[in-house]
Amino acid sequence: MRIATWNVNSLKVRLPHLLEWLARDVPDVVCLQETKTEDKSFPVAEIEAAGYSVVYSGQKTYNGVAILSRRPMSDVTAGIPGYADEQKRVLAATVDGVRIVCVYIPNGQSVESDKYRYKLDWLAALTTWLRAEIVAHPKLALLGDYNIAPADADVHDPAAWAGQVLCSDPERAAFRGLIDLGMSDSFRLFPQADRSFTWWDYRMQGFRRKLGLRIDHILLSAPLVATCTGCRIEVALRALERPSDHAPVIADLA
DNA sequence: ATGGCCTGCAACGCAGGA
Repeated sequence: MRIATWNVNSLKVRLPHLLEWLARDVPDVVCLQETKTEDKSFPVAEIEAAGYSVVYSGQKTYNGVAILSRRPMSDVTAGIPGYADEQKRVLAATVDGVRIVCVYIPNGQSVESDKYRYKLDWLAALTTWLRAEIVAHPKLALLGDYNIAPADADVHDPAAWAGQVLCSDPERAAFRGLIDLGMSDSFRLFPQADRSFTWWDYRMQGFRRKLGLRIDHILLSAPLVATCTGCRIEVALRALERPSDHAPVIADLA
């Protein structure tokens, strides 16, 4: 089973890239973030024509998540149970006995911002929920845009980013809190090139200059780690004309 | 040179992203 995550930064704009990539890489499950699409406008027909079932939870202008699957999905849930949030950031579904959890973790804006406090509160609620979810579904994969660079190796300029949003100690502690539920960062299960990133700033020719961060992740519970044969970043999609600022992350499970 | 770009919405600039 090939599972993937991609922040598309507007599904409407990125739909041609998405369809081309689905045809080429044929992932079995794809989690999308920042669809920025209301449910009534979701491009269901185009995605089904590509051979995928799809579920989605969106809103106007901001946020929005979706899960595409070549196999049937069951037990679809949106949001974090018991955590009131107007922002559409979480969607979960079960595919062939694997619990797929798609997340768009808040950005936080800056460590002084109210949005940063929201991010940390949100992460605490997510962790509490997943602690129970992983008991109910031992084969669990947490895929998405985490908006956290877990270590300095995931940052193009660690000194410049030290203590800044996406790299601050409380955010990294929250990431470790997810790991401590019994999950592993699939990307780090395998040897990887230095300066492996999943996001590059649109400004300053960030992609060409490799000014990036690794903030999109696939965490796997232990039973899935045992079956994971690889994890890579599909950098080619960031090099296209009019790209998303994020590249997909793809993990293969036996 | 501490900002540069992209998106959606709306409206002739803004918020938000990271």
